[in-house]
Amino acid sequence: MNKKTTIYDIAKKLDITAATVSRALNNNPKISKATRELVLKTAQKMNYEPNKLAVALKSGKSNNVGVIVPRIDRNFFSTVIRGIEEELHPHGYHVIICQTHNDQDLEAKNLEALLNAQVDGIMISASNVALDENHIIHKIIQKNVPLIFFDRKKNIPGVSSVTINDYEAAYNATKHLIDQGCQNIAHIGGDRSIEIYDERFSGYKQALIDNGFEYNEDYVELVRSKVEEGKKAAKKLMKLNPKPDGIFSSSDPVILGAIQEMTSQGVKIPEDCAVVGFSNEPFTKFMELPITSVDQSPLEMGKITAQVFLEQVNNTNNVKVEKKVVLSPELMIRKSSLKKG
Amino acid sequence: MNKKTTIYDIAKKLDITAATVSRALNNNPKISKATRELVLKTAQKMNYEPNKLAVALKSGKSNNVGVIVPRIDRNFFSTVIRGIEEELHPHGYHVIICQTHNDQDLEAKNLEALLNAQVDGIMISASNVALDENHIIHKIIQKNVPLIFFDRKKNIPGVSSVTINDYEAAYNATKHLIDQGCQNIAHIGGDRSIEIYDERFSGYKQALIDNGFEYNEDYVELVRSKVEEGKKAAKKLMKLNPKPDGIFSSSDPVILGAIQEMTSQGVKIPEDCAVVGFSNEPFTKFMELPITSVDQSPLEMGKITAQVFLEQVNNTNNVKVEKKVVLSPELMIRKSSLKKG
DNA sequence: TAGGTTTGGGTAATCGATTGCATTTTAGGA
DNA sequence: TCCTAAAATGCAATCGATTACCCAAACCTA
Repeated sequence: MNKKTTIYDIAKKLDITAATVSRALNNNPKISKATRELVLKTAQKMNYEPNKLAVALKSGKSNNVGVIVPRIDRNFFSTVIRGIEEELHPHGYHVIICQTHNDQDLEAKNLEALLNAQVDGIMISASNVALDENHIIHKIIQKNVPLIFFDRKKNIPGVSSVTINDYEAAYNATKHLIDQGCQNIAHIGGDRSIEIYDERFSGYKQALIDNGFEYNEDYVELVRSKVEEGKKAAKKLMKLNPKPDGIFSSSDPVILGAIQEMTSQGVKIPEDCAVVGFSNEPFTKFMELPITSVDQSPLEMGKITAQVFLEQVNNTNNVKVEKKVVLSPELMIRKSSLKKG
Repeated sequence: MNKKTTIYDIAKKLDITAATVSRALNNNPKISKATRELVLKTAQKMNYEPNKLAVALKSGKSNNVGVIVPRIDRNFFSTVIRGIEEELHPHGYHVIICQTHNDQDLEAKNLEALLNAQVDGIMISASNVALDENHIIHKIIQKNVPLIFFDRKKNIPGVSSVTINDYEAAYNATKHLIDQGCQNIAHIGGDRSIEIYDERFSGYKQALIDNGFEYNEDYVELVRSKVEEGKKAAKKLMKLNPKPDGIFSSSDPVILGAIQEMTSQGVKIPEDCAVVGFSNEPFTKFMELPITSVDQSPLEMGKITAQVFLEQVNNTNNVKVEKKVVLSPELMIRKSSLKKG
């Protein structure tokens, strides 16, 4: 009873064919000005709106893109998505979101589903899974659906990615602690089989070496990104002799836990131990003792990811361009790491 | 060159018609077991996946729903979306997200766009705009597209909503401050033309009255939900005589700003002034002085919103059911409001 | 074995818009 | 006034899947 009006309705009303209506609506030059204007007016009057599904089916373009993230309710990811959305919306694209919860099966299913939904492209922060040749990702590449990695990438020839320089971020963060006069800098990192955590570890290590310090693996703890894990790690580190007087963590929640543990032990931050986190989560600057942290510029990451997608879509010549964008992270220096002034 | 296989491809290969293939794939009983199995096997071999656009066009169901929020990178909204997504995903729906930035034009455009994209339903945290009869929202209702409000609703007959009881939340929060022995409780709220803020104000006021306190409008500041605004409001309130010894705020960022301001003035929290915020933003519990705040259970809100949508979709009889779900908020009591033990 | 019922599957229309090709109309020139 | 090229529009196929309707073969039953 509440049917949408179609081009056929307009055609019938004006006693012309749907083809003419379609052409008029699309500003096809073969249509006379008079007819065009008549059609346009009538369409407006009849409240016509094109059925995107029909257009999509005919053209093979759905004007939807898929974005896959571990979970959406993390500030980093929701901000990246915001960036993507804001960049793509003006171009008429809609963003379909999917969560993987770091589950590779779910990730594969999401990819399948997006493919079936005929999305025009997929942007993904990938889980850390080995890819066999049968993996759905290879299907996507074969089908020539634009695919872009962000944050966590996989090294696949011909596939673009937008990431930050985790090595540099870690290096700079560690250097900052050295500059503050720290002599025994510990690192609380993440599973090194994940590229980003490995890079952060390497940056930390190299900064030590480059500045005449010895790398000592006793001062490194690898844990999952949770407050509780940070507490545990700090408890261990505080038993060392000498105690660390600086900690670089690959995660904000973890450094938060570490701070809580140290404070309860009477360790003064930053006087006794300067600390730096990673991700620049909102809470780091709201705390009574604001925490120094590495900003990953998620909004920019999202926007650039979207731009890379647009470039690929508009890339008419069939040359595959692989674009690896690496953003420079910014160290947001706050009280938690300032021993001097 | 990388065409997807269609039912026609399968039909040609098996020398049958596409209709048979379609029926076999859909378990139509008119197809013999032998044929069905043959088709299924062949489909698998040929890597067949149905084209959802074609299905959508034919059936009029896109299996997409739209979710409209002011912005996605707020914990509250991203968590609601997460709830919706997790509830709807098993049912084969995809979530398309849109942001309004609290701009009513953008909101209308988003609604239009979602409608054109033939979404099967729309869930929206509405902006605070008066609706004239021509508003797009009425189009949606006319077209019988399931529409559900969450968080911020509009009172439209026949339209369901999922909200929390803001009045009760405010009442309880204020009562809690009274129970802590506060004698002069101030309120920092939001624009009262927005229903949720008006309700919170009313709950605050009534709690005072019910407990034998006088309502004094000097102790009420209405500001936007920003840290800076909280500072300003606190500055004003601290000039009052007597100074407030308790503050109920309708916003977490605002109470954060207030805390910062008061602390810088030497006011001790909670001893000199107990404070309660609203939304239970993650940072409230991470702070060195954890902040008491009202939890709006966003995950549940999202899930219930999705459930209401599913009910409406599956509601075959044409009776319109209006469902107004009101969740009970929970006061998360933390140090910032505990004067006693 | 004629007539009736199942069973299994084909034909073609349909969803709404687009587009190559054919056809009609119009304008312009001689 | 007649002819032709250009301009404007119609026809019909197409995108991929679904489905009402029709038909043929096979199976029964008396």
